[in-house]
Amino acid sequence: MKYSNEELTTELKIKHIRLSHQRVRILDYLASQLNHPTADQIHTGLRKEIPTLSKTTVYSTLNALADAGVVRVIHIEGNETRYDIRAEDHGHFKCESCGTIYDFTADIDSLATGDLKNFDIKDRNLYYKGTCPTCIGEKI
Amino acid sequence: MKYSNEELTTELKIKHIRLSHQRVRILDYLASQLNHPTADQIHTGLRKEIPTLSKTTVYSTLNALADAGVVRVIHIEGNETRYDIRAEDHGHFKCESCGTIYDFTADIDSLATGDLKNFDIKDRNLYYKGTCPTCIGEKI
DNA sequence: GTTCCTGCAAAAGCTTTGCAGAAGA
DNA sequence: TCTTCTGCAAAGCTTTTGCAGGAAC
Repeated sequence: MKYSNEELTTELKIKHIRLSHQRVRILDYLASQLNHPTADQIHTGLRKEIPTLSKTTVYSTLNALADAGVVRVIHIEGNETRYDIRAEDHGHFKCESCGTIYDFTADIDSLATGDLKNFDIKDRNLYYKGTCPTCIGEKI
Repeated sequence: MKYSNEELTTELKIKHIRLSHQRVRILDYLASQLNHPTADQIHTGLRKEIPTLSKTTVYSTLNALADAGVVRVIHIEGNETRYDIRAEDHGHFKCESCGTIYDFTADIDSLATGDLKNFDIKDRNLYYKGTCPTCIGEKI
Protein backbone atom coordinates (compact mmCIF):
# COMPACT_ATOMS: atom_id res chain seq x y z
CA MET A 1 0.00 0.00 0.00
CA LYS A 2 2.49 2.65 1.06
CA TYR A 3 6.20 2.44 0.64
CA SER A 4 7.59 5.84 1.51
CA ASN A 5 10.41 5.25 3.94
CA GLU A 6 9.10 7.60 6.59
CA GLU A 7 5.60 6.22 6.86
CA LEU A 8 6.97 2.72 6.58
CA THR A 9 9.44 2.94 9.44
CA THR A 10 6.91 4.69 11.65
CA GLU A 11 4.25 2.09 11.00
CA LEU A 12 6.69 -0.75 11.60
CA LYS A 13 7.92 0.71 14.89
CA ILE A 14 4.41 0.96 16.22
CA LYS A 15 3.76 -2.69 15.42
CA HIS A 16 7.18 -3.79 16.73
CA ILE A 17 8.18 -5.16 13.36
CA ARG A 18 11.89 -5.33 12.65
CA LEU A 19 13.22 -4.77 9.17
CA SER A 20 15.52 -7.73 8.78
CA HIS A 21 17.57 -8.36 5.67
CA GLN A 22 14.98 -10.85 4.40
CA ARG A 23 12.09 -8.48 4.99
CA VAL A 24 13.74 -5.63 3.14
CA ARG A 25 14.28 -7.91 0.18
CA ILE A 26 10.69 -9.07 0.20
CA LEU A 27 9.52 -5.46 0.26
CA ASP A 28 11.91 -4.59 -2.57
CA TYR A 29 10.65 -7.53 -4.56
CA LEU A 30 7.06 -6.42 -4.16
CA ALA A 31 7.95 -2.83 -5.05
CA SER A 32 9.88 -3.82 -8.17
CA GLN A 33 7.66 -6.55 -9.57
CA LEU A 34 4.15 -5.06 -9.22
CA ASN A 35 2.70 -8.24 -10.70
CA HIS A 36 0.88 -9.41 -7.56
CA PRO A 37 3.04 -12.43 -6.76
CA THR A 38 2.01 -15.32 -4.55
CA ALA A 39 4.07 -16.27 -1.51
CA ASP A 40 5.53 -19.09 -3.56
CA GLN A 41 6.56 -16.79 -6.40
CA ILE A 42 8.25 -14.42 -3.98
CA HIS A 43 10.07 -17.32 -2.40
CA THR A 44 11.23 -18.72 -5.73
CA GLY A 45 12.15 -15.29 -7.04
CA LEU A 46 14.29 -14.39 -4.04
CA ARG A 47 16.02 -17.73 -3.60
CA LYS A 48 18.45 -16.73 -6.35
CA GLU A 49 19.89 -13.96 -4.18
CA ILE A 50 19.05 -15.41 -0.76
CA PRO A 51 19.45 -19.18 -1.09
CA THR A 52 18.64 -19.82 2.56
CA LEU A 53 15.32 -17.97 2.50
CA SER A 54 12.56 -20.17 3.83
CA LYS A 55 8.89 -20.14 2.98
CA THR A 56 8.09 -19.75 6.66
CA THR A 57 9.87 -16.41 6.63
CA VAL A 58 8.09 -15.31 3.47
CA TYR A 59 4.73 -16.14 5.01
CA SER A 60 5.48 -14.58 8.38
CA THR A 61 6.81 -11.45 6.71
CA LEU A 62 3.83 -11.07 4.44
CA ASN A 63 1.44 -11.62 7.33
CA ALA A 64 3.25 -9.07 9.46
CA LEU A 65 3.37 -6.49 6.66
CA ALA A 66 -0.27 -7.04 5.77
CA ASP A 67 -1.18 -6.66 9.40
CA ALA A 68 0.69 -3.38 9.55
CA GLY A 69 -1.10 -2.20 6.41
CA VAL A 70 2.11 -2.02 4.39
CA VAL A 71 1.03 -4.60 1.82
CA ARG A 72 -2.40 -5.43 0.47
CA VAL A 73 -3.71 -8.98 0.34
CA ILE A 74 -5.47 -10.09 -2.84
CA HIS A 75 -7.91 -12.99 -2.79
CA ILE A 76 -9.19 -12.80 -6.33
CA GLU A 77 -8.97 -16.57 -6.61
CA GLY A 78 -9.66 -18.83 -3.67
CA ASN A 79 -6.72 -21.15 -3.98
CA GLU A 80 -4.08 -18.46 -4.08
CA THR A 81 -3.18 -15.48 -1.95
CA ARG A 82 -1.42 -12.68 -3.75
CA TYR A 83 0.27 -9.54 -2.48
CA ASP A 84 0.38 -5.98 -3.69
CA ILE A 85 2.19 -2.87 -2.55
CA ARG A 86 0.48 -0.18 -4.67
CA ALA A 87 -0.95 2.71 -2.74
CA GLU A 88 -3.82 4.11 -4.80
CA ASP A 89 -7.31 2.71 -4.77
CA HIS A 90 -7.60 0.30 -7.63
CA GLY A 91 -9.37 -2.86 -8.68
CA HIS A 92 -7.94 -6.13 -9.94
CA PHE A 93 -8.94 -7.90 -13.14
CA LYS A 94 -7.91 -11.50 -13.61
CA CYS A 95 -7.90 -12.95 -17.11
CA GLU A 96 -9.33 -16.45 -16.91
CA SER A 97 -7.49 -17.41 -20.05
CA CYS A 98 -3.87 -16.40 -19.38
CA GLY A 99 -4.06 -15.82 -15.62
CA THR A 100 -2.59 -12.34 -15.75
CA ILE A 101 -3.83 -9.89 -13.16
CA TYR A 102 -4.33 -6.32 -14.35
CA ASP A 103 -4.75 -3.28 -12.13
CA PHE A 104 -7.40 -0.79 -13.07
CA THR A 105 -8.32 2.52 -11.55
CA ALA A 106 -11.74 2.62 -9.97
CA ASP A 107 -13.20 5.17 -7.65
CA ILE A 108 -14.51 2.63 -5.18
CA ASP A 109 -15.12 5.26 -2.51
CA SER A 110 -17.70 6.97 -4.68
CA LEU A 111 -19.89 3.87 -4.80
CA ALA A 112 -23.27 4.42 -3.22
CA THR A 113 -23.54 1.97 -0.36
CA GLY A 114 -26.41 3.24 1.73
CA ASP A 115 -26.83 -0.19 3.29
CA LEU A 116 -23.57 0.25 5.18
CA LYS A 117 -24.48 3.49 6.95
CA ASN A 118 -23.25 2.52 10.42
CA PHE A 119 -20.52 0.15 9.33
CA ASP A 120 -16.85 0.87 9.89
CA ILE A 121 -15.28 0.01 6.53
CA LYS A 122 -11.53 -0.64 6.77
CA ASP A 123 -10.80 -2.40 3.50
CA ARG A 124 -12.37 -2.34 0.03
CA ASN A 125 -11.57 -4.83 -2.71
CA LEU A 126 -12.90 -4.93 -6.22
CA TYR A 127 -12.28 -8.06 -8.27
CA TYR A 128 -13.23 -8.55 -11.90
CA LYS A 129 -12.78 -11.65 -14.00
CA GLY A 130 -13.05 -12.30 -17.70
CA THR A 131 -10.84 -12.20 -20.78
CA CYS A 132 -8.13 -9.66 -21.52
CA PRO A 133 -7.75 -7.99 -24.96
CA THR A 134 -4.69 -10.08 -25.81
CA CYS A 135 -6.54 -13.33 -25.26
CA ILE A 136 -9.63 -12.04 -27.08
CA GLY A 137 -7.43 -11.27 -30.07
CA GLU A 138 -5.95 -14.76 -30.10
CA LYS A 139 -9.39 -16.36 -30.24
CA ILE A 140 -10.30 -14.72 -33.53
CA MET B 1 -27.34 -16.40 -8.88
CA LYS B 2 -30.59 -17.37 -10.51
CA TYR B 3 -33.00 -19.90 -9.16
CA SER B 4 -36.12 -19.70 -11.29
CA ASN B 5 -36.94 -23.24 -12.29
CA GLU B 6 -37.07 -22.55 -16.00
CA GLU B 7 -33.72 -20.88 -16.35
CA LEU B 8 -32.23 -23.39 -13.97
CA THR B 9 -33.29 -26.51 -15.86
CA THR B 10 -32.30 -24.99 -19.18
CA GLU B 11 -28.86 -24.01 -17.95
CA LEU B 12 -28.31 -27.41 -16.40
CA LYS B 13 -29.33 -29.31 -19.52
CA ILE B 14 -26.86 -27.34 -21.60
CA LYS B 15 -24.06 -28.24 -19.22
CA HIS B 16 -25.20 -31.88 -18.89
CA ILE B 17 -25.71 -31.49 -15.18
CA ARG B 18 -28.21 -33.88 -13.61
CA LEU B 19 -30.33 -32.75 -10.72
CA SER B 20 -29.81 -35.59 -8.28
CA HIS B 21 -31.49 -35.77 -4.91
CA GLN B 22 -28.33 -34.45 -3.22
CA ARG B 23 -27.99 -31.56 -5.64
CA VAL B 24 -31.57 -30.42 -5.18
CA ARG B 25 -31.03 -30.36 -1.43
CA ILE B 26 -27.83 -28.36 -1.76
CA LEU B 27 -29.63 -25.85 -3.95
CA ASP B 28 -32.52 -25.68 -1.50
CA TYR B 29 -30.09 -25.17 1.34
CA LEU B 30 -28.43 -22.27 -0.45
CA ALA B 31 -31.80 -20.75 -1.34
CA SER B 32 -33.13 -21.00 2.20
CA GLN B 33 -30.07 -19.98 4.19
CA LEU B 34 -28.75 -16.95 2.28
CA ASN B 35 -25.90 -16.67 4.79
CA HIS B 36 -23.10 -17.53 2.35
CA PRO B 37 -22.18 -20.92 3.78
CA THR B 38 -18.89 -22.70 3.21
CA ALA B 39 -18.80 -26.19 1.70
CA ASP B 40 -18.26 -27.52 5.19
CA GLN B 41 -21.27 -25.68 6.60
CA ILE B 42 -23.47 -27.02 3.82
CA HIS B 43 -22.19 -30.51 4.46
CA THR B 44 -22.79 -30.30 8.21
CA GLY B 45 -26.18 -28.66 7.76
CA LEU B 46 -27.46 -31.29 5.36
CA ARG B 47 -26.11 -34.33 7.15
CA LYS B 48 -29.10 -34.18 9.49
CA GLU B 49 -31.45 -35.00 6.64
CA ILE B 50 -29.02 -36.86 4.37
CA PRO B 51 -26.67 -38.76 6.71
CA THR B 52 -24.77 -40.38 3.84
CA LEU B 53 -23.93 -37.09 2.11
CA SER B 54 -20.22 -36.82 1.48
CA LYS B 55 -18.05 -33.76 1.24
CA THR B 56 -16.89 -34.91 -2.18
CA THR B 57 -20.46 -34.59 -3.42
CA VAL B 58 -20.85 -31.16 -1.87
CA TYR B 59 -17.68 -29.94 -3.54
CA SER B 60 -18.45 -31.48 -6.93
CA THR B 61 -21.98 -30.09 -6.84
CA LEU B 62 -20.86 -26.60 -5.92
CA ASN B 63 -18.19 -26.65 -8.61
CA ALA B 64 -20.67 -27.82 -11.21
CA LEU B 65 -23.27 -25.24 -10.21
CA ALA B 66 -20.71 -22.45 -10.10
CA ASP B 67 -19.50 -23.50 -13.52
CA ALA B 68 -23.04 -23.33 -14.84
CA GLY B 69 -23.48 -19.89 -13.32
CA VAL B 70 -26.19 -21.05 -10.95
CA VAL B 71 -24.29 -20.18 -7.80
CA ARG B 72 -21.80 -17.43 -7.11
CA VAL B 73 -18.45 -18.12 -5.50
CA ILE B 74 -17.28 -15.76 -2.74
CA HIS B 75 -13.60 -15.46 -1.88
CA ILE B 76 -13.75 -12.63 0.62
CA GLU B 77 -11.24 -14.43 2.82
CA GLY B 78 -8.47 -16.55 1.41
CA ASN B 79 -8.84 -19.59 3.57
CA GLU B 80 -12.52 -20.12 2.93
CA THR B 81 -14.70 -20.43 -0.13
CA ARG B 82 -18.33 -19.43 0.33
CA TYR B 83 -21.33 -19.78 -1.92
CA ASP B 84 -24.25 -17.53 -2.72
CA ILE B 85 -27.38 -17.93 -4.82
CA ARG B 86 -28.69 -14.35 -4.86
CA ALA B 87 -29.35 -12.92 -8.28
CA GLU B 88 -28.96 -9.18 -8.00
CA ASP B 89 -25.66 -7.36 -8.15
CA HIS B 90 -24.46 -6.81 -4.63
CA GLY B 91 -21.31 -6.54 -2.58
CA HIS B 92 -20.23 -8.47 0.47
CA PHE B 93 -19.11 -6.99 3.76
CA LYS B 94 -17.31 -9.20 6.26
CA CYS B 95 -17.15 -8.12 9.88
CA GLU B 96 -13.66 -8.90 11.15
CA SER B 97 -14.95 -9.06 14.69
CA CYS B 98 -17.88 -11.49 14.50
CA GLY B 99 -17.25 -13.00 11.08
CA THR B 100 -20.74 -12.30 9.77
CA ILE B 101 -21.03 -11.56 6.07
CA TYR B 102 -23.55 -8.89 5.10
CA ASP B 103 -24.90 -8.27 1.62
CA PHE B 104 -25.17 -4.69 0.48
CA THR B 105 -26.56 -3.23 -2.71
CA ALA B 106 -23.99 -1.53 -4.89
CA ASP B 107 -24.28 -0.44 -8.47
CA ILE B 108 -21.01 -1.99 -9.54
CA ASP B 109 -21.84 -1.62 -13.23
CA SER B 110 -21.90 2.15 -12.90
CA LEU B 111 -18.28 2.27 -11.77
CA ALA B 112 -16.06 4.12 -14.18
CA THR B 113 -13.42 1.68 -15.37
CA GLY B 114 -11.96 3.26 -18.46
CA ASP B 115 -8.85 1.14 -18.11
CA LEU B 116 -10.82 -1.94 -19.09
CA LYS B 117 -12.11 -0.65 -22.42
CA ASN B 118 -11.37 -3.75 -24.48
CA PHE B 119 -11.71 -6.29 -21.70
CA ASP B 120 -14.50 -8.85 -21.63
CA ILE B 121 -15.75 -8.69 -18.05
CA LYS B 122 -17.68 -11.77 -17.00
CA ASP B 123 -17.71 -11.48 -13.23
CA ARG B 124 -17.60 -8.58 -10.79
CA ASN B 125 -17.01 -8.94 -7.07
CA LEU B 126 -16.93 -6.25 -4.44
CA TYR B 127 -15.60 -7.16 -1.01
CA TYR B 128 -15.51 -4.86 2.00
CA LYS B 129 -14.12 -5.60 5.44
CA GLY B 130 -14.39 -3.83 8.76
CA THR B 131 -16.65 -3.79 11.79
CA CYS B 132 -20.43 -4.12 11.78
CA PRO B 133 -22.72 -1.86 13.87
CA THR B 134 -23.44 -4.62 16.38
CA CYS B 135 -19.76 -5.12 17.14
CA ILE B 136 -19.11 -1.37 17.21
CA GLY B 137 -21.83 -1.07 19.84
CA GLU B 138 -20.31 -3.78 21.98
CA LYS B 139 -16.94 -2.07 22.09
CA ILE B 140 -18.29 1.05 23.75
C1' DG C 1 19.87 -8.88 27.91
C1' DT C 2 15.30 -8.91 25.88
C1' DT C 3 12.67 -9.30 22.29
C1' DC C 4 11.87 -10.56 17.83
C1' DC C 5 13.16 -13.30 13.57
C1' DT C 6 14.68 -17.34 10.83
C1' DG C 7 14.25 -21.80 9.05
C1' DC C 8 13.62 -26.72 9.58
C1' DA C 9 10.23 -30.21 10.19
C1' DA C 10 5.79 -31.43 11.20
C1' DA C 11 0.98 -30.53 11.35
C1' DA C 12 -3.30 -28.56 9.92
C1' DG C 13 -6.96 -27.38 6.78
C1' DC C 14 -9.29 -27.16 2.54
C1' DT C 15 -10.00 -29.10 -1.98
C1' DT C 16 -9.22 -32.41 -5.65
C1' DT C 17 -8.58 -37.02 -7.69
C1' DG C 18 -9.08 -42.14 -8.63
C1' DC C 19 -12.13 -45.50 -8.66
C1' DA C 20 -16.03 -48.90 -8.10
C1' DG C 21 -20.70 -49.18 -7.45
C1' DA C 22 -25.26 -46.68 -7.86
C1' DA C 23 -28.44 -43.73 -9.99
C1' DG C 24 -30.42 -40.88 -13.67
C1' DA C 25 -31.87 -40.11 -18.73
C1' DT D 1 -27.54 -48.79 -22.32
C1' DC D 2 -24.75 -44.93 -21.74
C1' DT D 3 -23.57 -41.20 -19.17
C1' DT D 4 -23.21 -38.94 -15.01
C1' DC D 5 -23.12 -38.97 -9.91
C1' DT D 6 -21.91 -40.63 -5.22
C1' DG D 7 -18.88 -41.52 -1.57
C1' DC D 8 -14.79 -43.60 0.32
C1' DA D 9 -9.92 -43.23 0.74
C1' DA D 10 -5.87 -41.13 -0.57
C1' DA D 11 -3.29 -37.46 -2.39
C1' DG D 12 -2.18 -32.49 -3.28
C1' DC D 13 -1.53 -27.71 -1.94
C1' DT D 14 -1.13 -23.80 0.62
C1' DT D 15 -0.52 -22.02 5.05
C1' DT D 16 0.39 -22.37 10.04
C1' DT D 17 2.77 -23.96 14.26
C1' DG D 18 6.49 -25.59 17.54
C1' DC D 19 10.87 -24.93 18.53
C1' DA D 20 16.00 -24.08 18.84
C1' DG D 21 19.44 -21.17 17.31
C1' DG D 22 20.51 -16.47 15.63
C1' DA D 23 19.95 -11.56 14.88
C1' DA D 24 18.34 -6.98 16.08
C1' DC D 25 17.83 -3.25 19.32
